[in-house]
Amino acid sequence: MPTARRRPYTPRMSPADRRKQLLDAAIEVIARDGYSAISIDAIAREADVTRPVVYGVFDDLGALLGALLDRQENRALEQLLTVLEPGPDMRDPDAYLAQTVRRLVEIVAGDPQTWRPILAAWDTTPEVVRERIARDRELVRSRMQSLLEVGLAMRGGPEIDAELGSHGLLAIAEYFGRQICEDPDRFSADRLVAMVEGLLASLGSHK
Amino acid sequence: MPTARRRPYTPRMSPADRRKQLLDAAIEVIARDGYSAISIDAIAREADVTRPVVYGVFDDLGALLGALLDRQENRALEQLLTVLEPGPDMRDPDAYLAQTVRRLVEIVAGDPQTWRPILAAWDTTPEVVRERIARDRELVRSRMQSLLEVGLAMRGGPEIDAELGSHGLLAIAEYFGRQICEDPDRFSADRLVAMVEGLLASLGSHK
DNA sequence: TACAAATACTACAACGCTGTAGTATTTGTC
DNA sequence: GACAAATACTACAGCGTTGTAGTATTTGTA
Repeated sequence: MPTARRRPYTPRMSPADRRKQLLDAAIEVIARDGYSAISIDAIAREADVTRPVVYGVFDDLGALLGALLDRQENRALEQLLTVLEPGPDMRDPDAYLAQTVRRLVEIVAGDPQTWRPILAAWDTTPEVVRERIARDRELVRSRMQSLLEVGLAMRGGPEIDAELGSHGLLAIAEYFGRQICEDPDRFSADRLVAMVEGLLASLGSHK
Repeated sequence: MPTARRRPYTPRMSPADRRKQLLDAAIEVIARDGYSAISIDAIAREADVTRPVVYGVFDDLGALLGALLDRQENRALEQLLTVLEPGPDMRDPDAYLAQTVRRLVEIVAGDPQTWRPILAAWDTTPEVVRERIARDRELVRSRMQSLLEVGLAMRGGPEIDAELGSHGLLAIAEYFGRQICEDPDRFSADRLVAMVEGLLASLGSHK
């Protein structure tokens, strides 16, 4: 007689620990199966817990993913803006750019689990998340635009549409960011930096 | 006494016509609500038909979307490869490039309904579709790589990593392609071409 | 006009997900 | 050790989707 045994109880946790565990589980699911696979159910399974446990900590999937962003993206954005800080290095725009590219590659390659969900294509992502990523992205882009304007002025290059340019640069950065997450060896920092230096060299002399 | 009236019969169609109608409906749904909204059910509703009608024509969603690609992407890819054809114009790489950019913008702006689904971010897209787009994409990229190699040789520029370069160029092209689908006025052909010409001018003299 | 074939519709079972009410177990405290 | 609080689990109803078997309607043809 199959007595339909109860599922063994998962070890209990304080709300704080449980919260952390669930966010980790969510990251794991996204990294492994993509955004389209994310669901309260999938997270609960990943954490080896039943759904009501998840609902005890987060109101719904949107809230959970919002919290996930609080944790991951704040740090990510900070890293990014630190690297894109206009500093004294700006006196030599070419060296600054090469340096920046190297740092960016290292940031992404060093923490793909954080970056993949941010950079990866997604259309399943809940509004909440999408909006925040878009907002941060625009922040980064406008920072890039400023840098571009300053850099171009210093270099004395031609009149370039800095807005369009920043869009283009960001598009490239995001693209290679995705590639780095997928295949870090193929798109190494050295290779990318070499490319940038080659381009800069052909752009003619400084100032 | 609510007699639960039967739904009025939709006008009948030959399999061929029905097929076309359903593919059009699918395009419409994707264009309006994105890939994540696509389903046999959504297509049936859009076409004002019941699901069994759809199943009468296509085995499942994968088959339907595969057929959609047969119709849309073959034409799209052809347009693209025609523009990326290395011709006599290649003798003046700069003019060729500017010309090509203009043509590309016009192609995309002229048929956003075809291009949006190809260029748009998606992670809901069924494997079948994703794989084919990836294959076509790689075809286009390698074509770009060849052009880049030829162009660089002609221009006598520096040694540039043509593979990496083609990745970068394609990333930019796809990005602006998406923007053009969303907001054609903001990213006009003139503006993009001007940008390219500015960049080329600063790249130094021909040969 | 009546019939058979072509074509569309209804209805149902199955799946996976959400969210919640009610119940069982564990654990900290006396 | 017993009890109350904290925490986890079960079970259910609801929704939207897939895919199919059976039934109704339409339509071309005789």
